[in-house]
Amino acid sequence: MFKQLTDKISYPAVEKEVLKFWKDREIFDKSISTRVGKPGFIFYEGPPTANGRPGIHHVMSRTLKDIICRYKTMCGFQVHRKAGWDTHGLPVEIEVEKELGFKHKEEIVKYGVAEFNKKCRESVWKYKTDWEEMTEQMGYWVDMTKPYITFENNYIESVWWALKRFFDEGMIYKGYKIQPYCPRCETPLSSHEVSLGYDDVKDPSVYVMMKLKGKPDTSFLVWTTTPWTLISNVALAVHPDVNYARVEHNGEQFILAEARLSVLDGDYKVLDRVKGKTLAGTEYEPLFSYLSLDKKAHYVVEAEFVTTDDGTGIVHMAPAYGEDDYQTAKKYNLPTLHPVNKSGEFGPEVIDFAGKFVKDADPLIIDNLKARSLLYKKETITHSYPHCWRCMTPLLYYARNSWYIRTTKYAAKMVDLNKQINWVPPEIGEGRFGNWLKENKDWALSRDRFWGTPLPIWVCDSCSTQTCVGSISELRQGQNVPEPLDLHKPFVDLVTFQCSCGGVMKRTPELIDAWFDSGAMPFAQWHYPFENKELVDSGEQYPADFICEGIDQTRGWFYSLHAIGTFLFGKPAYKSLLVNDLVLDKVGQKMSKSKGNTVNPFDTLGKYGADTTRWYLVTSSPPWRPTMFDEDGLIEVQRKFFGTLLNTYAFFALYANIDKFTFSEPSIPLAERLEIDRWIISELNSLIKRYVESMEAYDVTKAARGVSDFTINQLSNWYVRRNRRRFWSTTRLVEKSEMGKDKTAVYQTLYECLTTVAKLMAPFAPFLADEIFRNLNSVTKRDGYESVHLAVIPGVEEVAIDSALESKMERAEKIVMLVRSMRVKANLKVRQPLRRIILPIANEEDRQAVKYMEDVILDEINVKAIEYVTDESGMVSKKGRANFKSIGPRFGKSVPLLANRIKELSVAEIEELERVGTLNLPLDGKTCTINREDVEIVREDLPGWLVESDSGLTVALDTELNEELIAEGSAREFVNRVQNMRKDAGFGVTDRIHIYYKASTKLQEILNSMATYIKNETLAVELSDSFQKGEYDVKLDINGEEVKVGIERRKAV
RNA sequence: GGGCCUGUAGCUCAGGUGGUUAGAGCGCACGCCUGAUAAGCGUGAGGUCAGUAGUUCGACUCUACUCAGGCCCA
Repeated sequence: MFKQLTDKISYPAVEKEVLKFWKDREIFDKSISTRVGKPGFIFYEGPPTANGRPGIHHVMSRTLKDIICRYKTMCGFQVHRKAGWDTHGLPVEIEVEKELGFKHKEEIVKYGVAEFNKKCRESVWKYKTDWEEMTEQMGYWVDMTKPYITFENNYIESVWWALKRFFDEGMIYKGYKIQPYCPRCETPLSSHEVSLGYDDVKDPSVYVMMKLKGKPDTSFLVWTTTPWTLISNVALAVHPDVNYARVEHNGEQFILAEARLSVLDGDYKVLDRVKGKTLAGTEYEPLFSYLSLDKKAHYVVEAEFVTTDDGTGIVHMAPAYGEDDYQTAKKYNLPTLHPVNKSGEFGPEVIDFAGKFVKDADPLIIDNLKARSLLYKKETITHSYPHCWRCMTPLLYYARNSWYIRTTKYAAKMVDLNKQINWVPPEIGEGRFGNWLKENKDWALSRDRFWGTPLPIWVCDSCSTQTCVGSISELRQGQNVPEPLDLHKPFVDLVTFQCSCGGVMKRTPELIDAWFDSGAMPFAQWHYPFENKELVDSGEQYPADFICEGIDQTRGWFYSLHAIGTFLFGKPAYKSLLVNDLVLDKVGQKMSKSKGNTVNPFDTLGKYGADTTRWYLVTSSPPWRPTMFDEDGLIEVQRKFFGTLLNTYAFFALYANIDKFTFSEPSIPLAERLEIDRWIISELNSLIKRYVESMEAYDVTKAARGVSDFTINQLSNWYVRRNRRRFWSTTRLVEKSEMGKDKTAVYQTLYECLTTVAKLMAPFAPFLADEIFRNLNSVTKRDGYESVHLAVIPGVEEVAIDSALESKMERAEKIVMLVRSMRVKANLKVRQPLRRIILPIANEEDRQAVKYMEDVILDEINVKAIEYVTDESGMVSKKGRANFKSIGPRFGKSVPLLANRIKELSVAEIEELERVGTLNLPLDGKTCTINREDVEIVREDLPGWLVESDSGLTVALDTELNEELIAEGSAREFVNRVQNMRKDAGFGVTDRIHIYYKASTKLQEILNSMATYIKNETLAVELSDSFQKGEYDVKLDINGEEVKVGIERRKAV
């Protein structure tokens, strides 16, 4: 028996059962172990941080990963999926700081680094359970029993190995550079971290006056959005080739770029113009003099980066706080003034603002300038500004010492190798990632924090020699190695080495960027090269065939994998990359806790089930476009696709059980099945073909939409509906007969469609797919797999694809549609049979194509016959329509004229064209010859008939009724009512009945004449024209006549 | 300011290589069906394909610019 399933099932409940089945039978393990020896498909799991709650966007990317991995498994690949956890870095530290109520970094030192890190190590797992539950519940198959964990000694050791490779080749250096810096966390950030925290802020936009030395009535007009940097100003930069104007304005003189004169408020008079280069060297009076200078400063320098897009074309230089400034200062040997401490506060030497956080000092500085009449004007601008991605403090750009990886040295290779990567979609790889690689900057590697992979570099305190430790065994050669070994701070810091110079080597205190940790996972997850060396070296686990994460990882994980992989292995770390964009709320707004529009994945999974959620996320828009998350969409998915599929399955199961169909007989050859069977099998194979194409291109959306379309439209709405009768027929007419061949064929056909759909949907909706597959397969045992996830995606049977048949069916459906449209207009319901439709089809081939589908058409629209009229009948009026594709290239500019002429062709002219094949038309003084293919001949008028046409197809409907047709209509009406009664009375579908009725003489005559038909349709053993109440009775209205009907069950004969 | 993406019916989305009647689902209106049924189906009304200019015989499709939105970066 096939298990009955309907769309009234609770999806989450079914999923729970399936989950239990997977667990009990270890299906996930088997999906890997049954592929031993098969080619591998390498997948890398990007490690999430378990100290944040999982959100709906995680369901999104995990769904995509799962879809591809399951799909590849079902293509026969062995797909290992090792889970991972990203456990280091600021997110963890901040969480612990919050817990401990710390505001400053010193508090951590006071508290004790060992104790702090211990807390970090625990805090890492704060939401581990949530993650595991979410992962399991959503059906994401990933091996969480043996995950890689970035804080484990083995993992760190592999990272150290990698760092040493960089170090040994001179790729790691300590430099003094401008870096984005978080004054709260007191640590520099890498550029990819900076990219995570852009936010719109209001900043002052001030124009200040810098008076020329010795000319107090003349000022350079300078613009800045960071007044606090003015304290450290040492120079002004102008573009050498830009024109600068000296103007008279408000009784004073100003110098600024000519192109920026619009910033002046009110009238001004240009006194003269000079090129920027002639201004170079001009000295000016500093705005502030808190800081002492060790080099010459406060004069105009030339710089190419100056633009006249905004500001005044004169840029103020504070070398400690900007990359351009810093480079310029180097070139001109300018002093660097850096009076700001680690917390972003001014030092005591800046007397008036000492102890102030620089951003808070901005208004005070502005007031100060204003009081001294050095402020020209002050505005406020809104612009996006980087913030610390974890604590949201605005970042400052600081000059400071830190460690770098010299990625610029092999950036060209990264750009090159990037071209080998299949980015989905490609534009992110070329544009966003490609452009970023081209402008690659050295990777700011070090962090001045506590919880992370320590930078394994030891420096001699007397001769400054550096050495890099690349393994635990190397570390053990040092002194004071702590036991048990913990490679974290503060323990590693105790280890020292003897320098050859006799000095003591101590570890440099910094940690490394946690992105390096995750970027090292391709090999660190295997503790390479200390273990599993061959796994990576042989290519068995490197590079990845596929990775998939959110677009925010472009400069995060995607980059760190690529940068590390390119250097260490000279190959890209991944071959294909599927990017997913954000999940927004239903009105398209970004989800955020503050807006309260976040979606809790557990709510969604619990309410609608994982399959619905997954299917919805994947089909509503392509992953690489933002997805608007709307609950209504989930309901629709459930109702439309899953509901229809389950109904189709339920329909199959109901009748298959009645008929004891178990697919035990041999499969009937396609050639021996009806054309409608061949048609659906053809469509099915076309579906598989498109599906595989889409999946191979990682276009999961197209693949899933295709499965849904097929199921709803082709399979349920057409094939099942058109063939329902074949499922009932023998059941009711031939009691104990064997199933006829035709009936077997229809079961087999539907069965094939259902199992195939189950397989195709399995990667997307793994629960329901398995439920349906196993329900089907447990009876038939046709597939030797205990779960759909161990099965294989069926290959395309090219021979089964008959595109001519597909288009014939399409045409038939179109004709049906036209007739339905006319029936509505003429107010003739489908139950009323009609005599005929008329098709004006001149072409014999086209006519044959329709004839082939005649049965389907006639039955569907309840019409007795199709008549074909030819042109000779005189009923058809023909018109010409230009075929632009054909006349376009040949007639060029004359096309519109010619097209008009073709529209006006007379019937005689068209017939000549058809007969001769060409036609000469005088046009614009010349004669042009047109061919048969230049004109599309349409027959869309049948004068005197009810006609409807669409895309060249025309149908006329004969709406005239006669006695016979009316009688049949009434009989059908009667049957319909009796069927309703059976249902209302609660009779079973196979119960035999006795019908008693009382009607007018006229209707009685009709019913008598149609008795056989009525009895067949209603499973009536008898039809008596004398009324009895029976088990159930009712008064009916049949086409305006009153009838009393009673029905009663009879034992089956 | 730069890069990339998006703009098609009230809403969500489809629309190889340019060809003249731009599609679907939802919603809406009307109707049908009732042996898949607290389901299902049909018909219909909705679009100057963001705007402007250009290339072309012909542009939703190509080019440029503008506007709006998103993401990323300065």
